[in-house]
Amino acid sequence: MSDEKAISIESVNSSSPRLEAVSVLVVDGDSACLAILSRMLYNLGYKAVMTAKRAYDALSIAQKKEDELHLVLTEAHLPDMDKYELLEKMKAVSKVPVVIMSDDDDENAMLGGLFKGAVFYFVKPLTINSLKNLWQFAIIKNRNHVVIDFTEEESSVYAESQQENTSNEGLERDSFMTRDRWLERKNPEGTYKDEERENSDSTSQKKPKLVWTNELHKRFLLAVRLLGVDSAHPKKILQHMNVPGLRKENVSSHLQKYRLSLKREQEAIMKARARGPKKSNFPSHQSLSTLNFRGGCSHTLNRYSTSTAYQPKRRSHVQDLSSHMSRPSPAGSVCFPSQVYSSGHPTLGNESSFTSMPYHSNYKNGQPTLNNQLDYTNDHNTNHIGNRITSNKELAGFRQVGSFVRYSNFDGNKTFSTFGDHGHSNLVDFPIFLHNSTQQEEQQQKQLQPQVLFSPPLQMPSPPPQPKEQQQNDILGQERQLQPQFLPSAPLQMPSPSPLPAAAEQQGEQDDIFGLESQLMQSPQWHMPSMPAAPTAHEQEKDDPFGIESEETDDLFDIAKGTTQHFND
DNA sequence: ACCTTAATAT
DNA sequence: GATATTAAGG
Repeated sequence: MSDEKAISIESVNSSSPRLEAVSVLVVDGDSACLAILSRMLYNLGYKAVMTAKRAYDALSIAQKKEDELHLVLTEAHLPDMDKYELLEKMKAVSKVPVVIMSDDDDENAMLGGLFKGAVFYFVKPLTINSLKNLWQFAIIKNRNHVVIDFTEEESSVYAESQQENTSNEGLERDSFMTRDRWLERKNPEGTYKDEERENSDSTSQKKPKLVWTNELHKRFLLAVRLLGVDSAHPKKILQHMNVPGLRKENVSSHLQKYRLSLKREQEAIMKARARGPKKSNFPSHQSLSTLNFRGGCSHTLNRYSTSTAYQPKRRSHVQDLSSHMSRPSPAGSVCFPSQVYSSGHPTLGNESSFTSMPYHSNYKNGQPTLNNQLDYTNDHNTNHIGNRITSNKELAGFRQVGSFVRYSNFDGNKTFSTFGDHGHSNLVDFPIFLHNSTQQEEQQQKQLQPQVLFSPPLQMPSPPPQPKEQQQNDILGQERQLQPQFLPSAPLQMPSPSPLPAAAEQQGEQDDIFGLESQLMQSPQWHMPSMPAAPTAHEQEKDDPFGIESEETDDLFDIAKGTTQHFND
């Protein structure tokens, strides 16, 4: 009965990947790479995978096929042109989003690419999983049949409280705007099951269940932080998050959960503390903040305690490690939010600068489940150095970058402008693991094994419109220089089934969004965000794949995971 | 009009 | 289990 409905929405993913509607142009001076990449893409189902070995060719193709090309995936080092030049020229010629891939994980390089308009920056090697998610960057304005269309054209729906967004000088059009309630107002009941059709007409959509990925959650948190206690309310948060398709209800729901967890956290911490204050590697600031907060949720929103403050019961040694690991990338160590705050909130003063969010989604009987995080970190760092890491890293990278998103339209007050300078700490490090870690695996993958993987469709979201990079860019205008602009990588996640155990072996996906966060944004001092991500998931439950050995499942970081549906056969 | 909570549905 | 939705009360 009612199941049908639920399923229907989700069924989209399983039944209609429509990746075939995404045409990609792969550019790489190396024939072998080109061949491998295009083959991977092809195997994944992308349509019309074109290739070019030189930037000029790429530009030429892009220009000629502006309407058919949805995405350009290019090596950063092409023989005839550097990536910046390519980005610029490409921009002049087409709106097609450009994703850069490079061996260079140098932050400057990455940021530079993003600043120049790339929508994403992959540090090689790329894996199938990363490619699988490529479509998210595609803009497809399909006409005839199709599909993905993230761009959301017309619905530029009003800007609720927007104000400026319009002027943008350089880029193309921008159309973000929260059109949240636009959808929400839509039919309350009509939802039968018709979503099977992916025809683009927007009407008739049922609100798909949104998966709060880390990225989304990060945005959420950032918004909350920026807003400050007083205004961390759904509507505002929503505006600040600026995620197309995200509705206020979503935020409210998440906020509710978030607060709840904060509360619990606090309680847990307090208890722990009461018993025996043992650890505080840190200065006390966090502790204090922690205290401030007790049960009351609402007012404390912005001063989260540091996760560090409370230790996960799980492995203690981890801590130690963590302190070691702090080898953030150059720019990396900075503390992130503080600056931001200063900009305008009296309330928040810098005092509580960082704030990390202690929230974990999993609690076991009252115990916070922080565990993974630390380990994680740890592990990954290691990996950073060169180690084993299982898989999923690509996604992680993906996610991270994405998360970086620049928040563009804000209503003005607080800004993120500052963000660009120091703020990018997060950003910066991400790709690292992306890169070292999996090499082996990737290599293997590259060898390709088309057969196995991907027969099943990937996750395609039907409805969630993807914001284009452009839209936001402009807003920044001047600031733009500071910040990388790039689009929110994945707005809403739609569930993705694909059961390929092979590829995703261990995904421990889960969403600990909250937990993760703490790790990522955690203390200003060391933040080593590297974490792998879980590949798309499937309905399978993942309970701790490794259990024993590496308990670190990646729960924290999944990017896309299957959500709901279990299409029960 | 919008928020928060709690309860309940999916 | 995570999210959505609803209802009730501010």
